[in-house]
Amino acid sequence: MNIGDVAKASGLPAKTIRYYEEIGLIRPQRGANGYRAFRDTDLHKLAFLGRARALGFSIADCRNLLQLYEDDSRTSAEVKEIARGHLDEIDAKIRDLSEMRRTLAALITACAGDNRPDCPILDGLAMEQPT
Amino acid sequence: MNIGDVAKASGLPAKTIRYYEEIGLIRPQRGANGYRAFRDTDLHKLAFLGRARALGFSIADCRNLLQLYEDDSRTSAEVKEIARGHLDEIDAKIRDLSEMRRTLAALITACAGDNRPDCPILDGLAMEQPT
DNA sequence: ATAAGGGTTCCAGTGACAGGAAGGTCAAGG
DNA sequence: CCTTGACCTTCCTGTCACTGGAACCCTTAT
Repeated sequence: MNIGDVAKASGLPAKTIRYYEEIGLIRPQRGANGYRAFRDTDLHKLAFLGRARALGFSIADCRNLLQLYEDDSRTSAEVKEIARGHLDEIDAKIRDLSEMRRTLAALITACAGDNRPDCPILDGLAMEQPT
Repeated sequence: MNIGDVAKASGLPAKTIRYYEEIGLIRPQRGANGYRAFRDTDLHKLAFLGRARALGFSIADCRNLLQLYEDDSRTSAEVKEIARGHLDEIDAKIRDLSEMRRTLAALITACAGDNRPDCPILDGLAMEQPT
């Protein structure tokens, strides 16, 4: 399979697949013409990577997960630890964003949004709230 | 005020303040020794920027907000539009993260996390779920 | 022979800084 | 007067995970 086929099959852009090779996540063979020659295992790995990335795992996490995936002597505890660490990060991000959302929504609600210059949003950013 | 004082007062790292000058968000004067000489207005702007960034506004948004902040002929509608656009982005991020969280949490729950190699997390990433 | 549609490499840019090197400046203490 | 240490300066590189584009090669069909 050429890179275009693998891109279609995996849903990843060809650019991304080349990048994954560059950083050593996959090692496709090469044909006589210099083209990458992907085997099924490469395709599986790319699909795996695509799903892991879609769940927000970092490339470093993906590398570890892929290694565990290929290691028959892994323990599920190792995998679960990575996943839980990532879940914690996701939760932290959701918390941060929710707090931002709360503050921002309050400012937006307070703002008339008309053609006058008075704006509680700018006041809030400038900390010029009237007592 | 020197950059260190302003950094303490605004809560922004000196590196960030230099960066904000570099991209034209602030224009502090310079003393005879080459040091940046910050006035109160610079400090206010930096505090404004710090709060806008803490709400997740992009630098581009911050630039626009700062411009509106200094423009007496602004309308609150302009400000509100920027803020609502950003709120939409935050909501989209929260939705994405929540969906990731949902999927990931399900996988984690299904994983024993013991010393055996069987792992629903890896299976899920590899799409090898038993029917 | 040529044109379209693959593929290849390499370089630059993204956003918003952070780290660090090399060197100038300032105030206090010996 | 000199040194020490804490500042300040600029400049360069690195981050993360790609994306865009240039310049060029290969394959297949007409």
